[in-house]
Amino acid sequence: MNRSILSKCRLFAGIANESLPALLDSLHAYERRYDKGQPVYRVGDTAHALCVLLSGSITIERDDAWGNKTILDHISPGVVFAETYACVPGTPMMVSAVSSEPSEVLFLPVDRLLTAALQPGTAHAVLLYNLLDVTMRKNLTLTRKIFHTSPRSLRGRLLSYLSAQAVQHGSDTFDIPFDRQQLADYLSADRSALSGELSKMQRDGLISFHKNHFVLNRSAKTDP
Amino acid sequence: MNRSILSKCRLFAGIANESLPALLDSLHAYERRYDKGQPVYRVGDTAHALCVLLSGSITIERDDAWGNKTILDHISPGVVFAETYACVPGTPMMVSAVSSEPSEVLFLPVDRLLTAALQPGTAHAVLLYNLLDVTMRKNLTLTRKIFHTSPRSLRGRLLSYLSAQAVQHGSDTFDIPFDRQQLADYLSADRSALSGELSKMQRDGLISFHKNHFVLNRSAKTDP
DNA sequence: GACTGTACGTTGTTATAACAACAGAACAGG
DNA sequence: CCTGTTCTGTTGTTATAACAACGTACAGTC
Repeated sequence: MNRSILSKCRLFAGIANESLPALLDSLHAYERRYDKGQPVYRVGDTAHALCVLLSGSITIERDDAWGNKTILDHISPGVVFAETYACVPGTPMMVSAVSSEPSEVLFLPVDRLLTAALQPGTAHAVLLYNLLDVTMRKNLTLTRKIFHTSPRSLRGRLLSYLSAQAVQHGSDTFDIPFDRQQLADYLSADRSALSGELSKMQRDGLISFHKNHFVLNRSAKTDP
Repeated sequence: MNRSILSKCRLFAGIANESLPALLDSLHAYERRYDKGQPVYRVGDTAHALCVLLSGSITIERDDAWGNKTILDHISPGVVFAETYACVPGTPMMVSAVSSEPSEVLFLPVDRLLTAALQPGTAHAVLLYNLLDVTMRKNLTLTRKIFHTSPRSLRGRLLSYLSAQAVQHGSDTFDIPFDRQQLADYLSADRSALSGELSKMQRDGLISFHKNHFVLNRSAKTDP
């Protein structure tokens, strides 16, 4: 499989490419492939390994008893996920990780990682340090998601989300990683209502879009 | 000041009480007092130290330009906060930490902590390990907060929050740490609407409450 | 080219939350 | 005791999102 993405992964920052295979070996890392729609983890599972997405795309989500889905996060290649549950042992997962296209996932069992980590100068120690970094950044991602869902109006949520996307892409023109249904789930909204609000915002001149491609008009007044 | 709470703080788990003062000293830890309503950190600040609440009570919150407040978390004594911003240097804070009653806060500058941490067998190393633990649990707290705000109905949000409180207290009778306005801010809702919905739930026999004291009736049917 | 499934937008109706304004209770300070 | 303040619940109105149902566009398959 293609592990080239790992050199760009924060988790392995500061670790020489040459020493990676041996490190992964010592941690008993392994890989798996997933088809579209197949879950990597399910609600209620206990995770024994943290995961790095090698290729494809994954959503972190939860379905409640009434068929409502909430998407918490979107995982793209090189991003770590399930680290919280793997490192707080015994905590049943509150979310599922579902492949939204064919994906390859690298599993890093945490038992060896955590026991071996506190030896200085070793790659394991660097790894623990990086894990802390990744976890804190994940924390920021969750905080951002909270902000996107906290405005009471649908338009407010969309503006919050789209503005953040623009910042992230460094441009007012960008593609989003969600389709309409996923975006609605991410923002805790109804798909058709969201679709309608997007159209209204386009009529109001705030944005223009086609499918996943969006353009923001910062000049326009944001309050309806 | 009263540092006795520190022995029960996860951040200092595994560190002998006797060695605490020397450790705090080596980290250049310091303390401050805050009055009710006074901010410990403000949106936009860059944090240089992570914080442990010694006494009092703090809310993690954000106010938007239209006067809406969102509460992300409630900090009680012994709990660590601002760790994400302190450890991801240069990240401006997206939230404020505001004292909701007179409080005492212990500051731990992170520069020494992070550089000194990777020496094995030292208290610093244990501290880093504990910090990872705390951060991941914070992560779970944020995830829980997302779940409490993701139901589309106000009743759904309240049931989600109150159920979690019952689990946390291990009883269907408990006090919550928020007043009405704070609870509304936590759940991204309007105070009076929330007040009304609580009354309706009481009429429906789902719950009974007085001020901050709540009793859940699990026998009752939850769908209105 | 017809058939199927999926994704997206539109419309009209209904349910629900936001909003605004007010009233009573509890409490603190003078 | 009185007064101002804070917290809470109530009511009525309005705005808004959910919901359901439908039409279209597009891609893949046979």
